[in-house]
Amino acid sequence: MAGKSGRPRQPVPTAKAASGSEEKLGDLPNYVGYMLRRAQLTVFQDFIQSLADFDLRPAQFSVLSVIEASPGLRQTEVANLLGIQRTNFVTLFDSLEGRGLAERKPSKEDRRSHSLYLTDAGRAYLRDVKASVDAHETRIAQQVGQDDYITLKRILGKLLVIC
Amino acid sequence: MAGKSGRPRQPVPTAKAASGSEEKLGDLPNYVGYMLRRAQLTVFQDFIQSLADFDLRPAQFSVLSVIEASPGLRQTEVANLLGIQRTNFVTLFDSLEGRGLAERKPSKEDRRSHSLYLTDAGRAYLRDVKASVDAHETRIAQQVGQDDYITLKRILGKLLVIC
DNA sequence: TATTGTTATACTCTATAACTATA
DNA sequence: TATAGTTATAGAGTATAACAATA
Repeated sequence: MAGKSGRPRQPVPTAKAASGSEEKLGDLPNYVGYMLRRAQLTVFQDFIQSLADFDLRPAQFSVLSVIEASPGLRQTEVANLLGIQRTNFVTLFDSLEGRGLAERKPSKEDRRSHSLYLTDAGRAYLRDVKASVDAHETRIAQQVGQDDYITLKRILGKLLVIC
Repeated sequence: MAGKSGRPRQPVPTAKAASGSEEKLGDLPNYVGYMLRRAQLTVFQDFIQSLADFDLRPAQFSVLSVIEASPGLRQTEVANLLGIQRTNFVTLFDSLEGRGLAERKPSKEDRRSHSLYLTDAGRAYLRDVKASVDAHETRIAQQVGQDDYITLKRILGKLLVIC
């Protein structure tokens, strides 16, 4: 598993990119963390390009998706679901509310908290966005192949349980 | 692939975390980008905790690993290999050089460029670091199982080819 | 002219402390 | 006393422009 001893290893040419630069990286590509980071950056880059017309960042998309699926959740609840600190969530949601895509409504039960909803405009906007996101997703599925696409998501799900 | 219509779905309990929060996320967990991001954050968190005694960030570790495997590379070459802009690489490497772990040496062939090397202290330091990193890596392999650990790295390698 | 390393700078993301209004 | 939302702020990470030295 990524090598044990301190002696110099001959980097085994794994089934990886043939960009011609792997030999210089040493055993870095054998670490899951490194590969996860590089893969995530690549996928996010494609995601952002796919949504260039919409000017929507991945985090913003995730917020819209959650409050579409679960309207009425409190602000901190949405933040926690997405692993965003509630303090940083404020300006993030401000940007969506400022664009008229989502809105805060006072909660009836607890007057401290805000319930979050999509606006009608936000719902229509998200419908268009999702068409592009699904195209992006299809591109990735084709990149790795349908079987590995399913397998990848299954294994990634196992990794979240750590935290 | 990730749901098509706008109607509320009953999120199928996939083979994922049973944190009791999945139903509220909608179809977000069906997007590879979202899962990659969450998994990467989880793994990096464990990585950083594993290296708390060493005070070494993932990016710093990757730099040390590369110049251990390929001593003498020029600064911009290392930056490019890791997907770091050469302008941001300067301070990153300054921190390692300031700690006496690595050093710049003038290149004989091109007097504009610096060749990068580990110091003796850096080599010893990296040996200790790698023991902790390998323990971290083993923890992840056990988390997902040995077969899926291999499979995961294979599929992630396919994703890098996009860029 | 082009490239290497560098500085300055700005913008995003993330993390912590403290405040307010409610509970 | 504790919690939800908020503000202020500081630190990373990342991006672009411009410069000196060298090719």
